[in-house]
Amino acid sequence: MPTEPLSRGRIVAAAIDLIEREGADAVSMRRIAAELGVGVMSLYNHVPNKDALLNGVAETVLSQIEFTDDPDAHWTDRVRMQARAFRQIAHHYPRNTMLVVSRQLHSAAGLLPVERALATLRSAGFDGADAVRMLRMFIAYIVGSLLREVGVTPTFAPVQTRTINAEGVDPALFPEVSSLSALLDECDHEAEFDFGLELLIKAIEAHAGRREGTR
Amino acid sequence: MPTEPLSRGRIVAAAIDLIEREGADAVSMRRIAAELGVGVMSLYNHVPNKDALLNGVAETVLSQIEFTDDPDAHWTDRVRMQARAFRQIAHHYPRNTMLVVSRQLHSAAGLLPVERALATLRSAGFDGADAVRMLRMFIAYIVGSLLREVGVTPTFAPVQTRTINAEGVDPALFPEVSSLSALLDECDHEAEFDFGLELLIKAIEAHAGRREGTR
DNA sequence: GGAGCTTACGTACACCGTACGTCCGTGGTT
DNA sequence: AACCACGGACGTACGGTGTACGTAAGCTCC
Repeated sequence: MPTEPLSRGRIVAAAIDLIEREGADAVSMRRIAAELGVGVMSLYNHVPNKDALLNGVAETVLSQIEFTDDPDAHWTDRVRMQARAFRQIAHHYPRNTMLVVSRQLHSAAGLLPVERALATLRSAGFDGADAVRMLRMFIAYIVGSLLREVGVTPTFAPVQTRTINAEGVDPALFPEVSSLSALLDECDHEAEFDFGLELLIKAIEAHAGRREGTR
Repeated sequence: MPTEPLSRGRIVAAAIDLIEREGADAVSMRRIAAELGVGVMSLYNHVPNKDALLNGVAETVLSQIEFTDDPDAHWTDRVRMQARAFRQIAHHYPRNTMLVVSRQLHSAAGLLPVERALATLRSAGFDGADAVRMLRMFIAYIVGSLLREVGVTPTFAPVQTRTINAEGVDPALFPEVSSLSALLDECDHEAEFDFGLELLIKAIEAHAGRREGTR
């Protein structure tokens, strides 16, 4: 049985899989080659270098976001849905997410989400400049949220160690931190994400209303 | 003249300097040692390993944020000031910023900003749970913004290449992206940051008002 | 003067990305 | 059928990396 021929797609897929299983640090050309049962240098017939491979990983992960857009829904609901869809990658590919957000892509892979988001915001009545600003704000918030969510999970195994140990901080120096340590230690990522998301949506709704009012 | 003895502080400072001059990729134990005119292994007398060194870099950069807090100012102004202070590191240490935001610190280095922020939010009348949520939202937004700001400047030299080339996208497939390409290509980071910041502040102001109203 | 400590340093090992040369199976041409 | 050109798989090799380990030089205290 002739093994399926090597291809960029198979290599990227193996990299994604490896990252998800053992973390980004485990990725090396030799490791990926071994994973595919192939010589190291064979990879270079399909991928110019490691950096390009990781870009491929980021693009592939990004392109797997499932956007289900309902054009009939209220624009606030559509924004909500799109933001949540983005966050899904943190669930499907927690270890890969760090790669996606910390690597700016100069390709067209991430263009479709941008297109959808802009269309939604335009349909809400924002002009081009405002739509772009809103989009950037949402992306910043989403990226920052994902970073916290996956950053706190560098590896899956160890039970979440307290980031701020209540015993370790001097209540005299840090009264707020120490009195709120219980709240700071626990974090329901989904709830936190939704809280900020709702606030943002409310904010741009108000922004829209203000513009309408002064028209 | 006996050269000043090696120390963790000198090593971290050299690393920060090197990162700022040549980027994070240039950092290696050998390079830092050479920079200090010292043997490679001498570093390990003061730093357990490279990872810890980079944590030290992140902590040091973070601790150099200059917070000027005016307790008499309105809480919205204080929030604004603190958020802007955070963003300053992107100006002072653009290359190091990526390190700071992509590395979650389990130390107490970043505790002082947190303490100040919580105190400010509490003084605005938020209860503990809300204050923590607000703080997390702000941090997510700030981190995401900084990531965009410094991510777009991986190196300083090359003139900003268009991320989305107007000629490269099919207007039929991506009508919004292509018609807004001029706006998408340029980005005044400070203006964008402030725009989102104001929106966020307005949002939590409204949130506070709502709670007051229903009290 | 020695004992014990901290610190600087050289060597060595396993691993990394990848440039380069070689080999082989396949398809098209004569 | 014989040939050849070519693309893909692969081995070897080089310069770089983090760091474990052993050694040696200075310091302080008995």
